[in-house]
Amino acid sequence: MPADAVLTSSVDPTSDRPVYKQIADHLREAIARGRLQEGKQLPSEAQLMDHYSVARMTIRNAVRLLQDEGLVTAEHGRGVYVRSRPPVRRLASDRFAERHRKEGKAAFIAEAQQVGATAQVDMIEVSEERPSAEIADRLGISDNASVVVRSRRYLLDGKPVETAISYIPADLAHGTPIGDPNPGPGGIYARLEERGHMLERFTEDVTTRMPTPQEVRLLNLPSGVPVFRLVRTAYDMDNRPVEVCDTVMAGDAYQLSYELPAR
Amino acid sequence: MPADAVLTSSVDPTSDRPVYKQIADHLREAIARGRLQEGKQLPSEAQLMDHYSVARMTIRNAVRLLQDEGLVTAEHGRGVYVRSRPPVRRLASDRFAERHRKEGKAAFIAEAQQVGATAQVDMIEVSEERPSAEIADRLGISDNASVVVRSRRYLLDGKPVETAISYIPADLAHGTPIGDPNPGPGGIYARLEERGHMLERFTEDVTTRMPTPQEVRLLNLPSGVPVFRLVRTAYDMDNRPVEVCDTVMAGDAYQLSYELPAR
DNA sequence: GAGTGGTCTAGACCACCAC
DNA sequence: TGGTGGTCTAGACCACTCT
Repeated sequence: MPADAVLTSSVDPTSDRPVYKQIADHLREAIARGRLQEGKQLPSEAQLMDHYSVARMTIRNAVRLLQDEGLVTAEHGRGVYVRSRPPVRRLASDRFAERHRKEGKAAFIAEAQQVGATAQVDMIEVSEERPSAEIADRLGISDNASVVVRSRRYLLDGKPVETAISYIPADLAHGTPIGDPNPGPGGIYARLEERGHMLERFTEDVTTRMPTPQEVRLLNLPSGVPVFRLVRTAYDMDNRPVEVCDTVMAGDAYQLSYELPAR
Repeated sequence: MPADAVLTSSVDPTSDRPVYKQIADHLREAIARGRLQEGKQLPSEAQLMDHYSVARMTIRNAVRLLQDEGLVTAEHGRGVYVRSRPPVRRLASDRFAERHRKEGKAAFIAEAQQVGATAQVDMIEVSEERPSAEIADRLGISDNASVVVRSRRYLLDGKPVETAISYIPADLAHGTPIGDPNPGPGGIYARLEERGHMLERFTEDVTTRMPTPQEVRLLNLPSGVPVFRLVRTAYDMDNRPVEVCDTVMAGDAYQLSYELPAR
């Protein structure tokens, strides 16, 4: 795609605004107005250099801005493309209600199949460790106590979308399959309830930030995509925390929906 | 701060990993290990060029990576500094419960004062318009109908943290001060309830993404900070949507907390 | 004025992709 | 093989901050 086909304007050298930002503005507007549609290739760096009569670094700075905004992704050897919004998975606030409560893996697969997506879970690891100060605090236990740690990664249609690490106080897990890779039907919540810890409520604390390099790898994130960090704590009827689940979710893959009573 | 004071290692030119990423790794580790503490200045570009014996663009690419991750912010003419996490405002899921329900502005100021912060609201604008397709859909009205649009910006300790735009169907607002800049004590929710639309529940849909350039200006966001978009819909006892509030929040200023029943 | 980061140029070589 | 983006160099001038 030649640059002139989508970009009519040229830069204003007398403007205070840096040239690369002006070029980014042009490209951003072309995307917003639909002259550059989702999935379409941007003019190549060479074409843009030619069109604007600037050096390559100026073009690269402009394109970098759009990458940081999450508007485009560069593919080495192929070109730069307008990002197409991936389908968003909507998480309803009643997803842990009793009537359809399942352990994470089962719930994930069931929900995915409902919308016709294929779901996988991989990188499952189970261990027993000392909790971090934050996890110990949320579980209301000493950080000298021991917790069962269950970590895994979720994929939708082959694309990784979420990592999750569950922490369960070891004294609640011992004598149950909670410490096994496969905790049995209904997952760890079923095992906890069998043990007498009927679940009463969950809290979810949601923050957002840019991913760490490790998270970029695990979730295969393009640049310009933030993550949700969602920490869920499960409480039993005695108001005792029985599980903390620390999840990191690809920010472009989820919409979190909650319902709040007004009275 | 000379580079040698915080960076012991040098780059491995035989590695496949690009030099600038290796340098970013060093700096990231120095931050993680506390050798570079919050608020501290990084070695200058000149010092880093000297330490690693590379060109300036290589250093700038490394520092840019850390900026994109939200770890550091560059200040023109001063230096590059390790970002200090601003205090986080925790939004509880019961903040719209009847017992302490107030309109946005009043609620914001009251909550801020509770934690000893000063709160301001500015850029208040009120108008009457046709709704976008999304807003009309959420309000369950025709996009030919008219809505009162109330927009404003919230600041904590002088720092802008949130923009909000409320949409109220015009037929609910007419004959009330909802269309005035100051809707009176208790805010628009009080006016809606006086009119017989007792509030029953709210839904909140939360997504995250990188800010637009406009949002960067309005919220004075450093690079590497995503935003929450939170769309709240208020329903009356007849399950009719009576308000949609579209807010964009600085991602580093908020933790959203929700409570979910398990049964 | 000295030191900082911000913008921009003009090249070079490389790695990846598609034809 | 030619075109794409990725990395890197070696300079230049500018704008901003602090003293």
